[in-house]
Amino acid sequence: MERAIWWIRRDLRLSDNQALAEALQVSRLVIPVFVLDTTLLKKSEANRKRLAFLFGGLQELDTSLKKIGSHLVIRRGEPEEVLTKLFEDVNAGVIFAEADFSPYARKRDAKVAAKLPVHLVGSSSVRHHGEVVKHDGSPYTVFTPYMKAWKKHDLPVRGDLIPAPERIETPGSIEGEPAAGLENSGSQIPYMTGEKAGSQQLERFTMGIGGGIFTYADQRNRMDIPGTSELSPYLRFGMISARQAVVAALEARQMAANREAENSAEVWLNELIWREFYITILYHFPFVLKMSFRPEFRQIQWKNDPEDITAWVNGITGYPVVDAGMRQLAATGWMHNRARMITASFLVKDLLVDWRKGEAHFMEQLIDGDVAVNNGSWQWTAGTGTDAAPYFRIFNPILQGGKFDPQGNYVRRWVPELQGVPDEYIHAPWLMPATEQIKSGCIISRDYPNPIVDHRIQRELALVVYGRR
DNA sequence: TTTTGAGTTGTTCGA
DNA sequence: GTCGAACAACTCAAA
Repeated sequence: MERAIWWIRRDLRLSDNQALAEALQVSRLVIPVFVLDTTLLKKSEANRKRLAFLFGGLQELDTSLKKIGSHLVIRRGEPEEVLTKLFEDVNAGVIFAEADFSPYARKRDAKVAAKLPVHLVGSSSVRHHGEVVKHDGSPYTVFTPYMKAWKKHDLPVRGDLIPAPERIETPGSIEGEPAAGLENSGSQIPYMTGEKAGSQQLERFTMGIGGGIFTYADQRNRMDIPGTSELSPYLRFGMISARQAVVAALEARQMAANREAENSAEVWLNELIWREFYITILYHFPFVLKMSFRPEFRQIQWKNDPEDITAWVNGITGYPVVDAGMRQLAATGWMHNRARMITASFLVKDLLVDWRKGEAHFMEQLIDGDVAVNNGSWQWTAGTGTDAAPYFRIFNPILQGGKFDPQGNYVRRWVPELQGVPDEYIHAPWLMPATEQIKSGCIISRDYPNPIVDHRIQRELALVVYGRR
């Protein structure tokens, strides 16, 4: 019987792994391999935290594999070359991998498939791009009809999930880099990595009476409390599968105690579907990585002031909620979703910076940075994306702060110089009278910057630039 | 082919 | 302080 290679890419898990399951079906001997793609490594050099999260995940996967008679083979280089050599080294007959439909992955896989027998199975989403289409077979470009059609297909149940294998036979003495030797880039990340941490987080969020999923509809917007699932890094690397997440959401919806809890589970399910929507959009319209989805917004003259961009990146814009978000990102590699929208809107609409610059910065900083989701989200905020672009989608950072961080706890946590500022001024500290500034120990423009722009003015400017005034 | 209903996440204004 | 309407017009999806 021929040996099978399980080529791991964005599926760092043993449970509900179709590629692994199929490899085990055709062969008694399976070699799990992760290729440190030098092209991708160079690209993500700047993102130390995401690399640390990946490397930690690889180490954990290796540990789990060792418990069931296997181990992870890690090699570095161009995937096509590395796999060709490994294929001969281990005398393999076939390669299985989870399909990845991002533009880079498709090109890479086509190159490998031209030389080697690669079976691409499943995908990183529950429904792939060809599954949810309009009656005429063309792809949806509006979320809501897509979401409704998505739900009309057979919904997965727990019994569909593939259990983790109890044993994997892997020949010893295959050359590779030790997982434990992957340098951690000296980067501290405040998130546990790996499949176990991912499934524990999924359980915490979706199970039991107190599961965050049941209050998600309201709480997810609150930046001062942990009301979101915080599962994005695990979904990004396939430490949990999309199907596991969807099954958990559906089960939670089923056992919800009341209408509100049920609705909350539904809202989270929709978030998972948003992810799949953006993945299919990128598949059908790969040009979105280069330009606006909507042609009418491709000619905007962006200001792109380097000083404004620097202030945004460093969290010193003078708008507390914007600065808090950007500092949380820099410190942890993650940002609350509400803060992502606020900071993104501020960059694009208030500073008139090309959304692609923000998109690139987020990809450089986010542990969960996913090319499809990040692009879709930036285009949404910029109003250049798939949904009808209401010209009025300009977030007011003061109002947003008041609504979703009412006591300013999120701001104070990430912008410590505002620690002593009273609640009523926390989202607009420049309005403090001089005596209040002294009392709070925060002199504006000495301890904390004056706003670099006036939101009211910038809002009007944005409307002009977008051709709405 | 034509028609109809609808479109994640907001803000401002005036009653 | 709260609430509803206006913000403008277009495209998408389905009947």
